[in-house]
Amino acid sequence: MADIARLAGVSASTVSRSLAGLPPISEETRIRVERAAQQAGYKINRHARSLRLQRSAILLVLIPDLANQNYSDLLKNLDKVAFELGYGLMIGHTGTDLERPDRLADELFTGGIDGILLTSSYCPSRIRDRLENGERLPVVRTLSPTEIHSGIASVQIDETTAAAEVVRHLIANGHRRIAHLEGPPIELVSRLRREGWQRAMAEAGLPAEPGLLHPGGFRLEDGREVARSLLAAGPLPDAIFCANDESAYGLMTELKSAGIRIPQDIAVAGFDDLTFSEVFDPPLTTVRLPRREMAEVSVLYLKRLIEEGAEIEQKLVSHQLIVRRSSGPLER
Amino acid sequence: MADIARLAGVSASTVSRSLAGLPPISEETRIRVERAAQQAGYKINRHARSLRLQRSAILLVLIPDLANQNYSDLLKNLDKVAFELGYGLMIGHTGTDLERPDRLADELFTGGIDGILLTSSYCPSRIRDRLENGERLPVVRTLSPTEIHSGIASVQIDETTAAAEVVRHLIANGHRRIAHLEGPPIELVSRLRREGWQRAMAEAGLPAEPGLLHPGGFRLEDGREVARSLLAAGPLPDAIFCANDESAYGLMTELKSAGIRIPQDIAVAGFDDLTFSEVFDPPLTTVRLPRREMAEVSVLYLKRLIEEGAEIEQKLVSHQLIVRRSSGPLER
DNA sequence: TTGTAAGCGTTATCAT
DNA sequence: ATGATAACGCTTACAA
Repeated sequence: MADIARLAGVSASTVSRSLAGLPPISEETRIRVERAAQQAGYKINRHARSLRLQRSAILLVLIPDLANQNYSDLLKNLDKVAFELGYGLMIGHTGTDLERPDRLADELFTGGIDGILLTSSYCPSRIRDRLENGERLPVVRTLSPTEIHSGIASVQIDETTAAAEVVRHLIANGHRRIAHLEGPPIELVSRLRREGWQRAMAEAGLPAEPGLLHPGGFRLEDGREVARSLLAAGPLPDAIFCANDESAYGLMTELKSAGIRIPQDIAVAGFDDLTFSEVFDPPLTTVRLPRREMAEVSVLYLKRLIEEGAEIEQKLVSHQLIVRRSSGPLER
Repeated sequence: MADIARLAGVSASTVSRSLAGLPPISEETRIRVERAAQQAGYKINRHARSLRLQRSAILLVLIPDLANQNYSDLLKNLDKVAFELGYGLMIGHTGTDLERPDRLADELFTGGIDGILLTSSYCPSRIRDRLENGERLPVVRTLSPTEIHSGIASVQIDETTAAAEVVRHLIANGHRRIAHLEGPPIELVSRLRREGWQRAMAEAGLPAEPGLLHPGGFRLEDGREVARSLLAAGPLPDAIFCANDESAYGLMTELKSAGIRIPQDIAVAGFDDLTFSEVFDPPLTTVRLPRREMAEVSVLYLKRLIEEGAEIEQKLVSHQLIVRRSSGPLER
């Protein structure tokens, strides 16, 4: 910048103002500076700027599993929106390691990042402690739900209602004994979806017996395991509502290889609407999350939290039931 | 830091050295400083540090499509390795926009990032220009291949050989008229895989007629389209080698819904070995990329490029043919 | 072993 | 409209 100043025959502060397009500058100097910068191939130094301004224009996204399309697709949208709003995105892939999110979240206090987007239920302890102390931090959770009144800002769907809709749809197709493959116990979302299943069953006067509830998880293998125990346990239920699409894939694959027909012998539904649910055989009935909208709303909201110190809110966006062949009526 | 210095009753430079663990420091002061930092909840300022050191410890990854599992899975591995080596990862989702990678890559010249990982064939023009000028830049390409002797560092598999192996496997299963669903023309990898197909066909004395070559792409829809044109065109080929798994999914789905059996009526093979290829119906024969290894090697290499100014090399890693049911013999 | 001081590249305040 | 100057928080010669 000093170079540009010399080249244009002005002072460094003039160059700064000029390049920032701030008012008190003559057209003539502006052009001279512009040209000098161009010619010298001038590139502003991010760190000097961030140090001075005390902001980095970088957001951190904490993602538990990038290989899961539910997250990667959200990330794609988050990145797009963030870029449009002038922020860069850092990813922090947390995996199952409970130490990493904490270390990553610390970047909030080093000035390395301006805000955090949480996509799983886990909240880094340093963040949680401060939030519980009533501090207002630039942190927004999306995709994964938050307990209402938990003090953390969020953008989410109504998981319980969505799950209940899936089960109501199965009931409408004539299914009575409807099982549930539950998500991992560590995720709040697992409980909410289970409650949706219970609610819809209760409404219809159907028993949500313990025998219909299968501990599972979100991965292919979890679905496979439940399928095997289903096959070993005697007569199949009429239908099974899986905690997510991926576990449904695993379940269906294992059932099919045992000669079970879907949905003629057992109906299946999932949750997430991954790209492949449409080309699965049979195409999978599921719930579509408004990932694009969730990304838009949450980044915009985080921006407002950072720049204007907005109030903490929990925003609801709407999901959509996608009916496909896997949930059709029985023919056995 | 000044606060800590006051608290511990030493100077700022002593605090800095102490926290960095540099030699000339007395045990006693080290402990006093440590305690003061702890107590004050001291967090170093990233930007001040980066400004002073002229390095950010951040790498940028340019990804064309995060929703494509081939990339998201690589990203997961890259992130893990980078973290272990003390680097953070910024993602730049470039999509089809040709302007974004250029703007993102500029961060290399603002000090915002220390190096770039390229995952598609596209090389930001600013980077390419400098590389062609003989400049040595901390840039490594992986996953997507690079022309040999192109002056850019890379970690890749031998695409042509891998493709040829797939086709040889199909030939070994008795297939003769083997079609190829080609990738998008803009990606170098499309040409290399096609050449592999041509090579294996030529070796076996089989004609790689133009009628067997189908322009396609990497998405589900591309596979669907080729399936429709295949169905419209008369007798099916014996087998088809698809440019990647995703297009193979689309193709198989469309064929199956027309009543075609795989592999009894037509065999199919893909490339990438996505998670779902194993649970697809039928399970898909494909090529597994050593994504974990590619991630390890490329980040380590980039680190050496940054820290030691290593020489530019093009490293080869080995792929693996995964044989599943989709490529079995015909029964028609 | 520790302290002093300069400097990394910006931007904002205050004079001019 | 422009320039001088200080400050952002850290690291590192060099001096003590």
